[in-house]
Amino acid sequence: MAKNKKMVEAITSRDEDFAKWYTDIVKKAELIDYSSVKGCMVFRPYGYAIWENIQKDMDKRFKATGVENVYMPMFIPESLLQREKDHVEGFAPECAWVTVGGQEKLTERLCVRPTSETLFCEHYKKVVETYRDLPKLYNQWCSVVRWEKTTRPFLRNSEFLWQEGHTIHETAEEAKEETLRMLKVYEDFYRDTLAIPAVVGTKTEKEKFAGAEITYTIEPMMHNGVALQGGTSHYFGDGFAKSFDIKFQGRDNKLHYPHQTSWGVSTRMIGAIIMVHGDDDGLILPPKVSPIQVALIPIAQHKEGVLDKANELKERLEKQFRVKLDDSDHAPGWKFSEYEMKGVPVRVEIGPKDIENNQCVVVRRDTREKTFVKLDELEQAVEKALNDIHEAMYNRALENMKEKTHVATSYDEFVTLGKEQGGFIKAMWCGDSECEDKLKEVTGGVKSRCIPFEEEHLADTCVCCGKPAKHMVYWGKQY
RNA sequence: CGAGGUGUGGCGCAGUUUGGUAGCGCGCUUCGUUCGGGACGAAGAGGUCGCAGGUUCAAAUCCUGUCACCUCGACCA
Repeated sequence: MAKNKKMVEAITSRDEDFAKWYTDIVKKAELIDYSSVKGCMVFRPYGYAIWENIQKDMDKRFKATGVENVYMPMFIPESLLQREKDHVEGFAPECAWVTVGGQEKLTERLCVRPTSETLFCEHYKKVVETYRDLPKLYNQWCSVVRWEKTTRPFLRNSEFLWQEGHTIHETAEEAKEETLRMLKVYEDFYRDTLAIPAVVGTKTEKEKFAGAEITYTIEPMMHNGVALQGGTSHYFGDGFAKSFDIKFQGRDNKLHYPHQTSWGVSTRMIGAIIMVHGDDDGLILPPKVSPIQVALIPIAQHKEGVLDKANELKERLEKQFRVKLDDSDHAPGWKFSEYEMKGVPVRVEIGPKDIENNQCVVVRRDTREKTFVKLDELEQAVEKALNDIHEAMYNRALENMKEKTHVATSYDEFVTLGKEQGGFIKAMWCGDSECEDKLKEVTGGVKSRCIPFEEEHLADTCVCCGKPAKHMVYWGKQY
């Protein structure tokens, strides 16, 4: 037993070393394996299945708003990338380049897409002629490459999977609406599918996307109080249209520049799931994206009738849930730990004693609460458990976020909070990026997260310089 | 790019200070006993010690170079 205990302790305690805890889970739960190229990671079946479930759910939400999926090439000629000045300045430092094709040096080098605005623009220029061609609401699921200095599984891969929506509209108003609509889709998805609460709002000038007029962001908080940029939605105005010379003939018979947006979320969300919900025993997956929703564990499976009964339950449950019956040779205790580590929300145990009593044991991953359930009520019990777990996960995360959100009304208070407390800091800001730089400097990395849609009036003056305040800003360290 | 750290069977590590037959745990294979919180016994398989030079009778160990990865910073979904 002592030895077994040690194996469970193979996961570093979350409070002891959060970063190590994170990578332990990523490896132990078999989400990712490292490859021979720095930052390029193997998504193992269990990790990829989470992404597939995310895709399915999200894709449905996109399509419900009229979005169509497309696929763009993965190479961008250098000249195309350079059409929009701010955009290329933002991305050039982290581009990977292809300079040779076959045996021959290319006359123009090709960037492996870090994002696809330029490709969409090139295409839109060809297919948009009149206002009747608008809007175009396109999305693509693909991978992109950003040559990062420091990489971490899911949080900062050199190549990562994502979706990028790119839309083009007749008017600025429509484009702005679209930008906010998609941000809302993200917010709903985080809450209703991932059980993750978040702050939403506008990025400051300093933090916005390269080439955007406005960047909206969704900022969930990890269990340790560190923020993660969980998704962004950008309003481009007609800046890209002008750079790429996209025009359409309007209702007034004159030529106009269209207005564009882009919005994206990535496999980084899986990192958020881990860091928001996980505990010292491993992952806790939101039921809606968990590759396995019910782990069915037979007890004393060699005994007469146990496996038959387990298979019978499996067939019943499979009609409604994603079920895994584990009839491997491992001892039951091993299986319990295994599926806890993998974050499976519900475990159903069925053994000889249960069969005698026409019952089984239903165990919640998040609370470990065990209940005996009559076999003919199993489906309802599992469904209720999954719903309760989602709810409880969301509420725990919300509590954590509230607990770790502080208010600073003075400079000293801000610095102390930023250095010692972590979490979000709500504070007033004058609007100058110099103050953002200074606060980041003195706190060792606290940056503005966003200006929330619902601002509070905490004080009259900027927490940093004392000039009149323009906005309330959420601040925090980020991954 | 700055600062640290690590490269030894599939995984995690010891051995390096003081050169001398490559070891341990987990996992894996076979058989048997087990099975309600990571079971136990027995017998097995598996490594040119990151790579390249050098010193030496002899290098995982000493010297030089190099590559890769990890962590923390600066930058980013």
